[in-house]
Amino acid sequence: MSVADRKAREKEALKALILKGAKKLFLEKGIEQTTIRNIADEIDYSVGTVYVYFKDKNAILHDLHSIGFQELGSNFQELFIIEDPMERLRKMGIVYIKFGIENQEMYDLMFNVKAPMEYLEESDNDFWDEGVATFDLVKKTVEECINKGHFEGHNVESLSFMIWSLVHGMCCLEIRQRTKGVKFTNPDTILFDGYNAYLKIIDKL
Amino acid sequence: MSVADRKAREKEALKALILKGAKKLFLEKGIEQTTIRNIADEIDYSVGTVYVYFKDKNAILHDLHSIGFQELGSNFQELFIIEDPMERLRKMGIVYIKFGIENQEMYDLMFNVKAPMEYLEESDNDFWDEGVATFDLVKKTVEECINKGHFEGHNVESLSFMIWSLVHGMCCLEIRQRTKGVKFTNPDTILFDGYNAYLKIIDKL
DNA sequence: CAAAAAAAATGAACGTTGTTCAAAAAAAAT
DNA sequence: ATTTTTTTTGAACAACGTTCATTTTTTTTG
Repeated sequence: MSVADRKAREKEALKALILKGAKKLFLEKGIEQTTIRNIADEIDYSVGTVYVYFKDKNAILHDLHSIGFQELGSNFQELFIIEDPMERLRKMGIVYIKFGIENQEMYDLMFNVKAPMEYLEESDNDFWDEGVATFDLVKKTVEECINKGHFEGHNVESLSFMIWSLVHGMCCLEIRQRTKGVKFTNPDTILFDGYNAYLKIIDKL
Repeated sequence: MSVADRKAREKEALKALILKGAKKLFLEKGIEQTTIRNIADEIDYSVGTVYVYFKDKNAILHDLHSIGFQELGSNFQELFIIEDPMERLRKMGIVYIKFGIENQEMYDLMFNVKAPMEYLEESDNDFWDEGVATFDLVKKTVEECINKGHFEGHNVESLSFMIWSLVHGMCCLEIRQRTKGVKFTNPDTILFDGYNAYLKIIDKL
């Protein structure tokens, strides 16, 4: 266990500490209201230190967006104890929407905020690995449904994308406040009413 | 035609000029990259003047978001020459997605940016009139479909919200760059492939 | 038409923001 | 104990949204 090893570990630990502080503040007061100075204060380091461990704010946002995908991914993984792919697909949407609504700031960061994607472009990374991995779990489930005789005449990728868009659209409208003030008969349940309409449809396919 | 009348007209004209300049810059360089100073420069007025005509940046963004809804709304209105509600509903989604993709900055402002909704809250306006009016056109069409015997067992509002979420989700994923780097078989057509999957489904309902 | 009053336009100044970097402090190697 | 390397620091910079005392322009008044 050399000194270099310990230094490397300490470096990782401080990076994690910064991310932890950033996430705490994001959940407390929102991404846009959280400044680098806030984060530095939160963990009792100076602004300069934050910039030693992260190239810029985009880098912090990107790493935090990855953490969000780990959380959503593990929620999805749990669903694979369900053998029936149709049942799994039904639950998957619920888990997705639940995650989105209960972790609005993280969801926003993962799917709406531009920073993580800008970071990807800057680091000439052609693929959005987090998105690919998560979408693969949806595609895998849809494929199993098709193999069992459901969704006749449908293509795995197109259908998966359609489903993703559907639940994502619901989360977005809710999170970005576009369901507020639209005079729904029952504003509190419109998300699940909408999702149930979708369930009713795919069950007959 | 009193002086007061002319002043009122001039006031409106300058407001419109500011909005026009703001929209131009938004389309050119994006909402986030456009500053009040940019807008003032664009129309050859000082920063201070902008603040005489608009309370703050949110107010400008809100008014511009309303203009966006006028544009989308008139696109929707044109569809009502189509008598068959199913055919109209099919086209409606295409018009919506087309509008979103061809007017990404405006779409973002209308459905994703927080500012217009914050402005609404500040001015204790309980309803999002622009959203309500546009959603009404979808609901009206879905209702006609149901009256013609389609979508049996479905509720107008839930189904309309589901459809809105679906096309909105597609636009969001595209605009916020979440379709880039997801290794689609055909990245260029995934939006319409997804929409066609949806068409295939509702046609059978 | 000139003087007074009202309205409109201005831009310097304020507090914050993300970011940089020479200097200081701490740790490791000699 | 001294030198070298690594880590941390916070003042300084440019740019942001926003404010408001001052100036300029327009309208009203006598």
